[in-house]
Amino acid sequence: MAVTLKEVAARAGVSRSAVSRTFTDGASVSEKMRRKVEKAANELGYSPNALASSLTTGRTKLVGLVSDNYHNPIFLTVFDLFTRGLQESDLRPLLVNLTDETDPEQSVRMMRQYSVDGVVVASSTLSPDFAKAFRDAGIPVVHSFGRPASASQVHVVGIDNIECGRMAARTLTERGYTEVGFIGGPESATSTQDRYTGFMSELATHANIKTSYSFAGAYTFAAGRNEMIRLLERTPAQAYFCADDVLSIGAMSAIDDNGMSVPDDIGIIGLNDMEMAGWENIALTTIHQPIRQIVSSSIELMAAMLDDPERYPETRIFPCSITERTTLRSLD
Amino acid sequence: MAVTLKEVAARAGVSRSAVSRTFTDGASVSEKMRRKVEKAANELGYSPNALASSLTTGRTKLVGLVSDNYHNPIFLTVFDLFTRGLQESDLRPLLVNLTDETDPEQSVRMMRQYSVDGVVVASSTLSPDFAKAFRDAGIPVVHSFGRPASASQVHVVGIDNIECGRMAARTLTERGYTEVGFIGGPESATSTQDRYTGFMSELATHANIKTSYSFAGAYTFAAGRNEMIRLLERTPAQAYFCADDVLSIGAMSAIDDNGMSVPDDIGIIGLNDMEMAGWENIALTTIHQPIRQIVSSSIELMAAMLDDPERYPETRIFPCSITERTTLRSLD
DNA sequence: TTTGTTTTTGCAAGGGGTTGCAAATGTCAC
DNA sequence: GTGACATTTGCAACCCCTTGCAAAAACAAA
Repeated sequence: MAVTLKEVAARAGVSRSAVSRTFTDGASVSEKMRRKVEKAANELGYSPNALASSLTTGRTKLVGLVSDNYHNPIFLTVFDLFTRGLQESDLRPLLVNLTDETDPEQSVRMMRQYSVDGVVVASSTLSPDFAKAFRDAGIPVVHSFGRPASASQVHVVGIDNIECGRMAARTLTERGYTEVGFIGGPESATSTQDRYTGFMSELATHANIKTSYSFAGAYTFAAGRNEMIRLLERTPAQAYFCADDVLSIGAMSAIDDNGMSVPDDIGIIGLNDMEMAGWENIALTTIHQPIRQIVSSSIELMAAMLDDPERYPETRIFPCSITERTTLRSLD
Repeated sequence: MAVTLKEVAARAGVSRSAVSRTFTDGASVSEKMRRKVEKAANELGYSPNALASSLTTGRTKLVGLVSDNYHNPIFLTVFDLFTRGLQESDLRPLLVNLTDETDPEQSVRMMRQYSVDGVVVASSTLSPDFAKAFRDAGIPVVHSFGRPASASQVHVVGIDNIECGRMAARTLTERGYTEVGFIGGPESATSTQDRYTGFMSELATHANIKTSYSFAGAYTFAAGRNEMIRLLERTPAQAYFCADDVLSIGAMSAIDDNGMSVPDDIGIIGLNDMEMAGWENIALTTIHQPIRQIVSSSIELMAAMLDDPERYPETRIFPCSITERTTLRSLD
């Protein structure tokens, strides 16, 4: 079916090694030879079989891209950036969907069967142990959007969620809100836990602030909306920090349906700054998560690890910042 | 590094073939042998190298998933369904991002280098020739969301965009709109072309309907919004069929900002019925595209082609239906 | 037990490439 | 032209696994 190196060699009247070398950069081939081989290869439409060569070189240039989040629109951006970035580094993403699978075992096995060079785990909800399972299997791994931990045995790149929580708290208190609430995603997600911790710890340093919190259970529109509907049944707070943009949007829709207005009756601040947050009909004030940087840094780290698999684990944190739009009362 | 078949064979004290066979289903191995091998394999943590075996079997179980749409949220759903469905069929998606690449050449080469068993092109904007390039390279291909064409040489699964256009037109006329407009995406996208054709041809059969049309240039919020802003500068129509939901949402935001209301001043009907269309703060009346069916049918077709690569090309069309929400005036 | 059948097993030759090593070729100075 | 050295080239072994074939083992029937 496909043209093989052997056929090219035969046609060019040279050895197989010669052909192999012209397609391996850094190998020793004379100009004359290279031309001869390339001519034959073109005539035959040959392109080397990456999988076969991986057998001897031990490198497939395949990178597992595993995620459990196929609902939050922000992840479309994440996939876009990852696939493009990896392609540019001459790596190919093998996509793994963890939606109905939380046990690392099977993923690890699959990744090994396909001899991926490395794995990037893109998730803010997966436990650090998940990433560690790959490392323990000897597969280079970077956990993007993971929880930074000083003792981490794997590379982590993401944001400081605790600091984000604090930032949200400061933003709300600066604007004079005195009754504020936190709406988290899944209680088991490290991102929600940390945002909560930061938010509360900052508020604890301010006098006379009444706080409340609850967990919507998932980072989805419906979860945010339902949680807000529930909150509106009693006396709601003056402003809420929703641990995710899509949660915020759900919450706002509930407020709206209740005949109340954002930010006049209730203020909302989100987190992520996904594309949609900037849509004029949403105009969400939110904490910007530097996704581009996180992704490109993850790829950079992955590439570095492929060169040196023993590379010492590193945690890279990118600062977040407030993107001010219209869902919070203004400063004065 | 990784445990190989040879080591397992040595440990179990059997031939390499024996080990190979216990991991190949349908191969002849006695119970006793199987147990012996499995024991050794477990102790060593062996799992077969799928890539190496592909060399002899000629099957990698790798499927290229190529798309050029990483902005429309509907595609997150598409990726979700594809990755899960492929995984269930024991196939692995190799993701290709075509965002900055429209020439099939390179993709074809890459897919061949990785000896994918097949390729699914998921795009409603790519030309049919793109898919054909894979077929011409001898790679089984199915074009999902592609334009159905009776003379197609590749498998296509999708919807009848012309009929969707007609359906939109009928829906609008039924409600008594007499001045209606079409807002398309990229003029080069077959989906936009067909929806336009159907829309106009249906309207041509109704007397006294004033029609207009324009193209927003892309299937994005911003494009829809800008186009509507432009339209609002003159006298807008009473209702618009936007060729895509996200376009509709953009258009609605512009209408809103203009102090007008949907559906009271202007009616909107979209196409896709993406998750967001059902969000209560959007509640878009739209033509439902049966994505689940399209995806699972695509996978089914792909699986069938892997068994019989010569399978005669087939076009599968799924019917669409109106999902009535709140952006059109009611029937009476 | 013997013979005829059916299963199970191992051998060895691939599948498409890479690479260390030694032989062949080329280059340059004298 | 010769010798010393640097480049290129081809050979052959190997990467990890599969599979046709024939030998070995197991089973059945007589």
